[in-house]
Amino acid sequence: MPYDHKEIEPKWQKRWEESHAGEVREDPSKKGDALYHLVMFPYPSGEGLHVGHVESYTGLDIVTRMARMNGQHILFPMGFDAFGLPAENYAIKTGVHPAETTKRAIENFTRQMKSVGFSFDWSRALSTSDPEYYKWTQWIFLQFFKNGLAYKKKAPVNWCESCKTVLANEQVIDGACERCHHAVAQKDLEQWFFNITKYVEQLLGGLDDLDWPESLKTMQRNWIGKSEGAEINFAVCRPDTNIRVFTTRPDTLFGATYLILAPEHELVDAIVTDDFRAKVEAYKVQASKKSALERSEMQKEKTGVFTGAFALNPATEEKIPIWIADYVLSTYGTGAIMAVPAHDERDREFAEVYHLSIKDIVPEENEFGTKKTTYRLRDWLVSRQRYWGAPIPVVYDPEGKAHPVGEEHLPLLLPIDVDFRPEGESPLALSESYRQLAENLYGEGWRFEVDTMDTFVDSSWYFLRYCDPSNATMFAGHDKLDYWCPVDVYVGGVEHAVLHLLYARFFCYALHDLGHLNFTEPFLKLRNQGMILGPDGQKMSKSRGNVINPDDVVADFGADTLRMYEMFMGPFEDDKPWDTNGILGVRRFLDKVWRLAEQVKHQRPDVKKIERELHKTIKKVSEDTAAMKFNTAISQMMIFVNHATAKGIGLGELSTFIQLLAPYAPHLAEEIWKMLGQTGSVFESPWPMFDEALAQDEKIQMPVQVNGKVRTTLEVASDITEEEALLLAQADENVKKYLGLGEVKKVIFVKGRLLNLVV
RNA sequence: GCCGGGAUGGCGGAAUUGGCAGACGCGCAGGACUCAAACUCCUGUAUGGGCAACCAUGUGCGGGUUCGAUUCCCGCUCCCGGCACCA
Repeated sequence: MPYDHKEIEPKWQKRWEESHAGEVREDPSKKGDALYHLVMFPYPSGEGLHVGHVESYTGLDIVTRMARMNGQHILFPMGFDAFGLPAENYAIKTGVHPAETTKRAIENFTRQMKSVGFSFDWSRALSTSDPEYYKWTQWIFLQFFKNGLAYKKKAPVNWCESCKTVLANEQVIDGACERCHHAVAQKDLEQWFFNITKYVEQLLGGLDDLDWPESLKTMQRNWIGKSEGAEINFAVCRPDTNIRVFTTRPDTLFGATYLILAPEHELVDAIVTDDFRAKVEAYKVQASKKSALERSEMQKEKTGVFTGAFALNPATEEKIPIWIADYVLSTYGTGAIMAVPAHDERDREFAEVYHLSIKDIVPEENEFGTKKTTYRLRDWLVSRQRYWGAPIPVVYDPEGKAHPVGEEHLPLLLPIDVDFRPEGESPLALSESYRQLAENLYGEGWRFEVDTMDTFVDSSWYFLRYCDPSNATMFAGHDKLDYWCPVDVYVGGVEHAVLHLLYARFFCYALHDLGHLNFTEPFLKLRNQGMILGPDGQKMSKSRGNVINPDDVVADFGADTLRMYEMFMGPFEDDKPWDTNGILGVRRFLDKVWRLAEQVKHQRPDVKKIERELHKTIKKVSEDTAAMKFNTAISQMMIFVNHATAKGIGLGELSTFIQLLAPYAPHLAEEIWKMLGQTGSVFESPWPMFDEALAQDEKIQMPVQVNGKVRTTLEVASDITEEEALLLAQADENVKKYLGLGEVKKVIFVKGRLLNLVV
């Protein structure tokens, strides 16, 4: 008989909720065992929970549940990354306020997550759009501002015309907006930045000791883009000035036959000669029109123009021409390069197009230039010209000078009287109440900053707030932070490699320096779940129509089946396609477990039938679960249940097995645990002890090879000696046949493994 | 171009880090139960040959080390991901 998940699952969910089972409190006597397990909190979209969320949360939920049964004291919270564009775009379309949309989405997500049976501490749930939360986002901004880590400057920034806002470098993918894929343009705007580059060396060096996937560390290293070389000064011949260039190959200076400046370089106007001014101006205009996307698409054809000016190569003392070209970027190095066409492919290509001289040289050390390290990483642009985010707590005096909003005025609430339609200026600029509030607090002519913060600011510290979510005087109390932090295990998608994960690290380094944290690295161990693809092997998307909705799966097969199937599909970190039949196999497995329980529930508890198999299973499930190798742990449980179905099982043995199953299929496990006459919750029982002696096989199958090929398999005692094995092997007919060829020259015996005879 | 990861049956995947390749699940084929269907259970299922025991071949391709290689070394091919006129 199949069990009725529709009856069992809601019953236990209700019971857990009423017993506050997931809640955890600081307890000095348990500090040594205190762990912090964290999953990346979701953006509460209207689409609801995705099977990818379920995968990530189930994985860590299983590890957490097992560790708790092992006596560990674990913080495992959940919350919502609730500010963001989709809710605002929805508001533009329908007029429903983002706060309302978000509230509904959070309720739906919460219902869905509870229906899957995650053991989160719901008493600590938070939402970044809650004023009690963003009060502290703003407070942190103020600390950064007061300590020079947040500043405003005019700079060329990424502008998405479709989203009507600026974007951080990290949010530009292949020259397009990461959200809407619209081409990103460059604009000169005055914007707020966080000085993440101040921590570039620490962010790079800190990676070494982290237990993170190597690929992800590499992505962060690439993004930081450290490059060591030299800066060399070139004297310009006519206007009396110098051009500094950055190069990683100062040893090729003798081969530098021209200089190139980025079109935006500040010295271009000063050095260009009258004869070339018109051409240079035209080129600059043309270059500024190109988006980053177009620039990279035009990689093949290099273009540039001569400025009419010359510089002196300090090594050769030759006059070399100065050009401008858009293959040199104003944002990297000094925005100027020395071109060595003999040693650099790009320079050679350019030289060939414009018939510039190419000078073959042997690289050699020289005394010119000074050592210099450059980085690709830029400061983090945090202002957004959008509504649904935390207001930047800055106020401008009538002269336009920026001042921090007084901490006593926090939270600086998002006004409600706004027009959502983004016109390139923040909707907050249109709020009459916001304008009045500034004047009431600061006087006539004072204005609040009208931009809001990038939502990645909100998510850069949420894991700190979980430690002390209702603290009204601080973002989290020192004692609470010391008790739980840093995060021991963090699970989430790889898409945040250079976004959230880099920003959150920066926050912790900065807050540490400001005296608010006793640690620097927030996430000691990190694992990425793979992507669950649609049954067609493609990424799930509405337009493809291949989306699997967790609600449907819970309704049809039950939450335990959903959890277990997602863990059984393949290695946790791998991408894997959904298989509609595969989930049936997992449900069949759980039904088999149910049938076993029905069979043995009236048995005496001390009957032992398959002790050896049970202890092998305890070992395998314990080790594999801890290592997040869920698929092989489940495979072993299936082997065990097949065995038990065939050979019979004792009630005590089944109870032990149910403990192993519990982290994976918590509802069914609770039900069977009770059915077998056990008292209390299965999660209050201690994790089964593994006994090596009981798992030991007496007899093993030992393959016998002749010249490395298996010729027979002997059933022998597991501790058989080489001599005994050799005698048995030589008596075997098939082995004799192959030994007949000659004398045994060599015997290889691997104890408990195999015997190989070489002739 | 640079960096990281990968390639194993019809499919998802497993293999104690050098020791019986294909565990477990799906699918498929045959059988039992049933008036019948569903559920469940049993048997088989890498490929070729053979009634069979067994034999040969086989982990992307080509070499190598070893008694023994999916695993280690050298040289390729293809796929996925990241970065990229980054000087």
